Amino acid sequence: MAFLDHLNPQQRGAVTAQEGPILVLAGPGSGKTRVLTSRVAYLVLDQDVPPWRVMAVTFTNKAAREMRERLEELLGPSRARTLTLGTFHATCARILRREAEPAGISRDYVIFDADDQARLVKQAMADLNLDDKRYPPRSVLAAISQAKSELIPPETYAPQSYYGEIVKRVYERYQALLSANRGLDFDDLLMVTALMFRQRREVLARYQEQYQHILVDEFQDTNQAQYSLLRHLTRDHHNLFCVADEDQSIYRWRGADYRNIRRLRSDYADLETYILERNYRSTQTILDAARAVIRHNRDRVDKHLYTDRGQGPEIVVHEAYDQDDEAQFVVDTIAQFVAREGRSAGDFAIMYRTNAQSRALEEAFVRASLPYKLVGATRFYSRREVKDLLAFLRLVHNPDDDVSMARVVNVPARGMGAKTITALEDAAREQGISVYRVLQSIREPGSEGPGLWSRARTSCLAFLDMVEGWTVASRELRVAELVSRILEETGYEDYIRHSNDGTGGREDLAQREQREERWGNVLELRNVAADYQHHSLAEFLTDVALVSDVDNLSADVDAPTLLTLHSAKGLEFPIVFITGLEEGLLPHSRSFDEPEEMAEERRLTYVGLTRAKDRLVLTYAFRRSRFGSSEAAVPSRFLDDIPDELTRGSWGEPQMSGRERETSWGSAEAAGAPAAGGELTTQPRFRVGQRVLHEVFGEGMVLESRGLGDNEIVTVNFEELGLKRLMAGMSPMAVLEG
DNA sequence: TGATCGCGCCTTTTT
DNA sequence: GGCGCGATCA
Repeated sequence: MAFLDHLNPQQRGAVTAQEGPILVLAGPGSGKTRVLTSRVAYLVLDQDVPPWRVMAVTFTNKAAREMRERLEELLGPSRARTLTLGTFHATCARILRREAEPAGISRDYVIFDADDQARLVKQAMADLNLDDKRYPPRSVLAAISQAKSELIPPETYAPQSYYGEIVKRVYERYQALLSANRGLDFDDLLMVTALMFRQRREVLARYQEQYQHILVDEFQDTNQAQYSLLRHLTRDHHNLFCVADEDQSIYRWRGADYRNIRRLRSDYADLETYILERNYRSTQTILDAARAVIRHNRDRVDKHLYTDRGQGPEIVVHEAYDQDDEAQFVVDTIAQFVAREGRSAGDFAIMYRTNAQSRALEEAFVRASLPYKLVGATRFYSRREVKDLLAFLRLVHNPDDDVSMARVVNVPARGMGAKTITALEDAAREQGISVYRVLQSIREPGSEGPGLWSRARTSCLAFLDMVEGWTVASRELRVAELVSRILEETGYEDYIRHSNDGTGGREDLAQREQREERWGNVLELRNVAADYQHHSLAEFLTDVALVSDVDNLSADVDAPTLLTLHSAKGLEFPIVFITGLEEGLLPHSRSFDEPEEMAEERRLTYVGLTRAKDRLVLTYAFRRSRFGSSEAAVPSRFLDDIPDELTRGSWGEPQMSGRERETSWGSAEAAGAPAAGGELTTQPRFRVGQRVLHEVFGEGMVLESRGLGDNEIVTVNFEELGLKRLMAGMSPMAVLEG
């Protein structure tokens, strides 16, 4: 068992533990994933457990993929392939595809994402004549989602208040709509599976029999439905292996319940617990800072994380003037690390609390003409053009999907206006059938349809013919070919790239770029589809609905990664920036009056801090604009928790605070003080008044230059694009004259 | 019918 | 500062 040699005694103890329920409480960077992977290998190689009898549940698809790759090395590809390995959602989706009948759902179900859910809740509320001003659909949906994650179907939902009554009514209607659309939302995947196990013993028995060992990563973030699934499946053999860190529980808002750890202790009397405190990732400084932040939380086991990586450099804490200055600081600092320490650009991660914060950072990277990787924010699968295309595919797969129908019936515009669509939907509701079936009924001779103008009727029939054509074709074509055909027949390319033709006005550059980007997304989706040569449309749609943005994080591109603290979970980077450490942002203002939510903000910060291997840079702004207007910010309370001896101010000495800078704004910059002491003695490359040519931005004039060498920052007024600040050393820009 | 403009709301976090 | 929704016009 060569792989055991690479484990420390604590890890090995957990990996080779006897059968029965096992809980591994492990701190960050303690090799959790490795322990989990090794356990699987141990079961298969040493205990002769057939791999198809093992189910391993990870938190993201990315984690699953990496684990499978590692296991392919350890077990060989053919054996690794037979493992059941994936997220809870993906695993349930697969089970439900097989067990549609006992689960009481359609085999052709489609997964409804957050966007579809929102539409459906709105529709349910409209059907019930409920005022969406008084009852925000978002919060009603949150209540429904909460109920589902607690395995409470609408029938048994017991309202505790008037608002609860409303929720119950919407929940019932919403669920009826889902079912009519043959749709399952994310929560349904878990709830329906768990309820099926509860009600259909013979089905459960088959799965209990098949899965003799179940392993779960990030157990602290499981919800009740997921716990119930585990409980059902391991009821007889108790071979449950959970890896958890209660300090990293950051999904309470979506129903995760870290008390599941305690539940485990009471439900499995024979539970054995292993604790991993040795950290392989971070320097002692980083661990000390992280502990200083997390120790304020009550009700936790205080782990003493230790490392032999040494003390490491101090944590840099930097106050910026505003979010743009903060972003510029981040970019400049990365450039310095790259220049001075020979770091590669992919070593950096920049984290923030809310997706909205990525904008200023992206702009700073673009200004400096530096590449970056972005997780989330403009999530690929929620782009309009991508959703449109998926809606066409969903319609082919499941014509009764009225949500997709409504989305694309008139995209690109084909003469079916709001009036026609409403008429179709009304007819569908009256007859209790889907819009697609109404369209079919129109075609029958003698049927004039629901009072449609003949022109609209022609459009409807043309659309129906088109979709039916695809449906027939889909039996022969691969998914990517089907996509091509859909694009062709709908004229989608023209719609995305040139639909503005008639207006004649000159498009600005940004609009052009956006169009091309949109078209690029369409092509990208077709590329993804091309990987599904040997898979069905159903599998494609399921996978696509369940991928997260982190899953697609590419290791090939050598560029800094921008991501939320939530999506940073499970990842590590040599150098981590956490930005926006301000009261109201981190901790977020929504957590101020709820101690448990404040504790979660603290854990979130802890997760961020412990992603760093070598260095941490923490930044906050003196002013930050929220909703457009700029307001003074207060440094985060979490910064106060980090002992001073672990930190230092930023590069330049003396450090100028935002307050000082506000009074001297402009004058200090014009002096062009080098950002750091002991700089190389180069001349500035650019002088005020020079005309320059930039490869991307075109011609312009230098308005300002400060800093030297790699730190030289120039402000250029470009003829086409206006003012830009650039890192001179890293910009493809040449002097024309002056 | 469809495109355009303006208003109001908003922001946690994601499988 | 942006996005969706509703009112308004070609």
